[in-house]
Amino acid sequence: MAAERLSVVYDTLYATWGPQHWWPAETPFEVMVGAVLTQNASWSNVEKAIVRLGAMDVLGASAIATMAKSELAELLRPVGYFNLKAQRLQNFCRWYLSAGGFKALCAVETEVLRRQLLTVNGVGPETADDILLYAFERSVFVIDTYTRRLFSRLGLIQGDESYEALRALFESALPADPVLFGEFHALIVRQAKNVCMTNPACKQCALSSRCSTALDSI
DNA sequence: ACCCAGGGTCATA
DNA sequence: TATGACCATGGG
Repeated sequence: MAAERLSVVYDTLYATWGPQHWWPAETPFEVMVGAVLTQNASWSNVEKAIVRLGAMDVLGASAIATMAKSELAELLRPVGYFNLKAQRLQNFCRWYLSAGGFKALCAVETEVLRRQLLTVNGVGPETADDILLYAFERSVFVIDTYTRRLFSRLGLIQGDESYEALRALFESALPADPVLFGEFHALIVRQAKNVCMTNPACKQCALSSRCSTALDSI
């Protein structure tokens, strides 16, 4: 994919939607919690769960790691998959604490940190990259279903490439800048919320109302 | 009463 | 390595 085309997509999305101020969280640790909880779930439900954790004063790695899994699951109920995510969140928090916490992890080189994140059961490539990009401000490009859908609809990718192949593709076509990558991913999500989800072949929907003219020329 | 949501793991072939 | 089942609440 030509770097120039990618920049045009970015410029168009940015001109349409403006800065998105992602990730919606108060602290890096909240970014990590949200990244695990948002797996195949709507963000509005994730927010509810995070509010519940805060209200019970357990929005911290040690509290989450040591509390009863059943108790955590109850607080996570709004996100769906709450039993599964209680286990995954505890897996993550135990790894996070054993690794020495945020400051220690900030000193770890990006690819090493990525491999370490992926050893946690429940942290896959997208969750790891959300954490790397938005909590640790590393320049990794997040690939999600929206990214695949938008760029395949635009004819810039096939859509069924491996996660790593797409990540390499985007990262090599753009300057390594965590601010740019973070804004780009947020804009892709913002654009996705405006289009038809039910018909993958619908080009008109893919381009959406406000973006259609500009993106259509790509 | 559907459909989908800012995925990931595990069992099976 | 490539599919499919499974996890589960809430909003459109």
